[in-house]
Amino acid sequence: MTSQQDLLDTLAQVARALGSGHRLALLERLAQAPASVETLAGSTRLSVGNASQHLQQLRRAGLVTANRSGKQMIYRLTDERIVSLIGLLRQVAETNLAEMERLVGQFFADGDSGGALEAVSRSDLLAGLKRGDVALLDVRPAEEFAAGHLPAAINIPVEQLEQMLDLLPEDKEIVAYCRGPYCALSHEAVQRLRQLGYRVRRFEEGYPEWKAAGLPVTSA
Amino acid sequence: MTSQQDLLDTLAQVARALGSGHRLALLERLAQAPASVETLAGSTRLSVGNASQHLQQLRRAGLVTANRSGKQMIYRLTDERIVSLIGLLRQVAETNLAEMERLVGQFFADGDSGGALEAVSRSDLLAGLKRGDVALLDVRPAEEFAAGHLPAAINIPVEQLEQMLDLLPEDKEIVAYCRGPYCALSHEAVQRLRQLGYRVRRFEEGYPEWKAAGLPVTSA
DNA sequence: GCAACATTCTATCACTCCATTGAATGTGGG
DNA sequence: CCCACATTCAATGGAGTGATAGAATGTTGC
Repeated sequence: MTSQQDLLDTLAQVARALGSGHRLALLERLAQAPASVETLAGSTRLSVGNASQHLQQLRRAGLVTANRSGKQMIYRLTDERIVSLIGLLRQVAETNLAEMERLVGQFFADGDSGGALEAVSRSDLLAGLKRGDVALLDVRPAEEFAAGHLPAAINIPVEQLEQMLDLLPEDKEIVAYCRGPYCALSHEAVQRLRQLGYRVRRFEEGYPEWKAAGLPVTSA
Repeated sequence: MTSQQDLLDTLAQVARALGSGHRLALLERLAQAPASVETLAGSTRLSVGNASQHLQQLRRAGLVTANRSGKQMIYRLTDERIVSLIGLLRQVAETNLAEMERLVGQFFADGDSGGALEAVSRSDLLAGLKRGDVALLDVRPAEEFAAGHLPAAINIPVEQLEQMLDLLPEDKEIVAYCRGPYCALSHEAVQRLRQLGYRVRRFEEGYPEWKAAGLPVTSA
């Protein structure tokens, strides 16, 4: 005799696992590529012990799995749909929560001098790629790029941006992307490239959303 | 200078609002129809004071809104997508959490004598309706039915099932639905109707999911 | 303005969650 | 077999959450 309440309580456990900014950051990082505890702790500025504890909460909620590889534990998302789930959560929050709207506004205005940083939507990007007049720039670290990226993207991690400018075409508009809508890497890249005179905009999503939508990705 | 962490923390607040079985029950009830605090408390077996507090957490998270109507406060969902969000959460949980699978199994086996209670999928239902060989039965309370229901559905609340049998056609298969996948009403109806000899199955979703999918609904 | 009603607020207690620390476990290399 | 390393476990204190009861607020009808 299972009551409906048991099911909802269990569902609520999963929701609670998403109820921490640190865990959402871990999930966002895991959406790029599987990683060890130490790597994840580094990406999220958590102590190793703390990261481990959060990862185990995510594991108990069925959101990540872990398997050993030598001395390291490699964590990965259990399910592609977790990216969609967080995306939907984001949409609902942005639409209905004033505080969220405010923060998003700040995030996009951050260091911006005008309204020109308008992001490129998925459909715009697909159209531009089809026409062949945009170049895709992936500004994530090389390791994440290697684990998977958009077709035909060029990888220049932000730290090495100025040193690798010759990889960028000059006759096309550049579209930069990174980990997701709240990832600052592509913002930074866009700003620095604009100062150097490049015609460049930001893709409003990131690699995980692209992949979760079932669009083609390339690895290695 | 908004950090990404502020955005994720705010997002986490919304997720935390979903992190309680009672609040999920309130949301499920609100997905049927807007309702007063007292009504909601009754539907979820919470005290009025407690329900009010949970509703305000949902309000702070931007998931519900309230406006006064005379002496009562009428709460409603802010966004249709909240139903999809919970649906996706449910899918992820059912796929990846062993405990969830166990509970769902119990829920469906509950009082069942065989495997014959296989639920009808959305596409099967649409096909059956198009062919005209299924009759739709809505077993929710009349008030929720009035606020919105599937086209051509007949409303017989479970409490009045035996008294209103003459509304049911005898030459068609009956498909019963209620509030959602975890709502027990249609289960109960199917079991009782089967014992009476009817050919009847359960729709695997409910009214809110149908509506959230953008399919046509009728009200009043 | 007062009585009846619906809802919210306040205070309290028990409980859970979070970050930190240091100890314990498991693994590969010598 | 022991050491170095990566990770997990266990214990602590502090902050937040949930349910309850009772007071306070706001609304309608007289």
